[in-house]
Amino acid sequence: MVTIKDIAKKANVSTATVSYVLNETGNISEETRKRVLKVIEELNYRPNQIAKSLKMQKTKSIGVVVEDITVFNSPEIIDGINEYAEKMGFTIILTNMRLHKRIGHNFSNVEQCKEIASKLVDELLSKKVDGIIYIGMHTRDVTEVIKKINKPIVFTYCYTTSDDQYSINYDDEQAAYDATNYLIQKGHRKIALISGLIDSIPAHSRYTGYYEALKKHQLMFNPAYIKTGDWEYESGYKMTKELLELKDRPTAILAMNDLMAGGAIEACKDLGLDVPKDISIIGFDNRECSQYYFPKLSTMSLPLRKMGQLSTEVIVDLINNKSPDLDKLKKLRCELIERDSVASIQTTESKK
Amino acid sequence: MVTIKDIAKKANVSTATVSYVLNETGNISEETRKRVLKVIEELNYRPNQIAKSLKMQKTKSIGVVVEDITVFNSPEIIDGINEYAEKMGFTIILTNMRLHKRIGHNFSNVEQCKEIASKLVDELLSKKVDGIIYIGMHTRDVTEVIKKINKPIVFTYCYTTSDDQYSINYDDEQAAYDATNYLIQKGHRKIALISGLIDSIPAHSRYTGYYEALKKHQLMFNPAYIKTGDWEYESGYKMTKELLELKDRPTAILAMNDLMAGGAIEACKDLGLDVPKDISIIGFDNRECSQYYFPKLSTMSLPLRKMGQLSTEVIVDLINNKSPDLDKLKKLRCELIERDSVASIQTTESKK
DNA sequence: TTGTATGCGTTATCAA
DNA sequence: TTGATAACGCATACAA
Repeated sequence: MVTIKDIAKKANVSTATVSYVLNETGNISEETRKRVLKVIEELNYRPNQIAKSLKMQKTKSIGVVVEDITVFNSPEIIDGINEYAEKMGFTIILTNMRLHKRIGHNFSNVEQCKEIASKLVDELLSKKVDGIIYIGMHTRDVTEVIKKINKPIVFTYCYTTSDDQYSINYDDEQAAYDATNYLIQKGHRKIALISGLIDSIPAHSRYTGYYEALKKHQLMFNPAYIKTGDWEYESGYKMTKELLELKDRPTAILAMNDLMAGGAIEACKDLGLDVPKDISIIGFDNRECSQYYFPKLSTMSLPLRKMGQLSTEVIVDLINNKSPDLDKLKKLRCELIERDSVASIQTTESKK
Repeated sequence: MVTIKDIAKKANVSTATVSYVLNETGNISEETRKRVLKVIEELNYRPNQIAKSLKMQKTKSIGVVVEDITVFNSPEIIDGINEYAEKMGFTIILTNMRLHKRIGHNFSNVEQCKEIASKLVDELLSKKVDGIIYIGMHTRDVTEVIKKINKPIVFTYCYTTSDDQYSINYDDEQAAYDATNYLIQKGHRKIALISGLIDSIPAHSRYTGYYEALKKHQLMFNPAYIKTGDWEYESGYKMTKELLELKDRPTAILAMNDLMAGGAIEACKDLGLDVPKDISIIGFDNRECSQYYFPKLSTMSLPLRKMGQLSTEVIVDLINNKSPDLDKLKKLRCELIERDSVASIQTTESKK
């Protein structure tokens, strides 16, 4: 390996001088600067970041612990992290808890999560990362999962209850409100909701958003229009079948995720209904599959990349000992993706 | 930070001794060992891997450069890498070229790819990773993209033409053969093929597999049954429409990816055909969306996780200076996922 | 403007 | 069985 010493010797200067020109610290005459640079070029020298890290007591690296990289939201968040980290000259050390394979959706097993997380975090700390970003696979409180460390840490797609810890998330309630509102603008008055499991935070927030939109427009809240699924395709199918058995059928369905929305579409088709002419359906998450449904699903898209970017901005701020702008910490807004599964109610009405 | 020195002082031993008990090298009396361990526990000491790396001249870290982490195949490969790397005590430094966002599918722009890759690889080398795994976003020859380095490197989901470099890939031809064969076993004799862009390696291999299966069973090769799409959903739709206009319609379609298969299903439905009763469709890739089509798509699943694992096994072998088993380097086999889009031809025949 | 020397936290050689 | 110490590659205080 060619080191600073080799450069020094060949350029007839001291290692200090080489270091000075490398980092542009110190006053070096243009002449020797040129000479050193030339040797560096000739020997194709690359600084050893390990040695530098040891000396400087910082690694310019960020540990990313992701609960499961194969879950749909993770790659896009990581992509956002990479984008900003690269810009700032930070490197990513990725550790993957592989929670989905290890414990499925059984988050109640906090102890096991904690054990896995703890081991990975310790490793990261041993590698002297400057900070850690923790990416949940599911929006929820992870306070119990990850112990306090004395390095900057930010959470995304999850949060903690400690008020000295930062987390970056999007606004589920607002998104559900927007989706419902969109349906209302399209003339719908009878809007059903297919919820995810009620013990989940997003399900709760999305429910609230739906409810608030109804209230805002003084629409009747019909409990018969609320169905609870389990986030899976099949449950969307089943719940929609039930919805369509009602004597007073809804004209639109808001499904709390794209999978259940897919099931809803299928159920409608099964019953000979045309989506969106006879019934409108809107989903949530903008998962890849949503654009391949027929009709293409209108849905709320999650600001995943942005979450990754912001998490990184915040962690870099923290690493540099400045407190992050407050507006970086605000819940991010979801974006409505208009595709083909929602129509104005007029279409239906005028046909009658 | 608590260091080995602090331990030494508090335990009344030298730093050497501490190091000995830490690494279980040297002969240390049980008594002092206990004492040192106790102090380590008390002070909650964690070795500084940076210092260790500098001293040992190895970091126990693997650089992973992925062309695009948001492309469907990447996360699963990375998951496989993580799995094996964790087992072996290696850490992953992830760098993401974000090629899709930067240059789209324009791989002809080799220069730009090369520039990005070169920069990232240099960074990894500066961080003194022990080896590098390169994950392509598309099976192709990347010899030109990534310059030679004097550290172990293995390629997956792509390859190079240098015979001193290793790559881990799956067998496209075999997979297409298996898929076609499956259709034949189901009694189909008129099997159409919707190909991806013909300039791509996988398209070529899959074509060969299809052709070989036909030949093996002495089935007639009908050029009218071959259509070329562009991997996208729409093209599958369009090509299937063309196929269905033929006077002698195929009874089964093999699409070279799940997206085009989705388009194929939609086209069939549009024309009032029932899948699979009237026509069978099989896809390729086992992308997430394939299980949400209606009917659920039968498809060939790519051994992505296995590719990640094997790449890591090979890189670790290389790092340890042993040449990897040859059977680790064999092309991996894809697995047939039987779902609901393929039926026996008898069904159709008997109904007539 | 440049050089000498020290130390970052380890491991391991050699001596005791 | 243990300890003193050099070295890994670099940055920098201080001296020249």
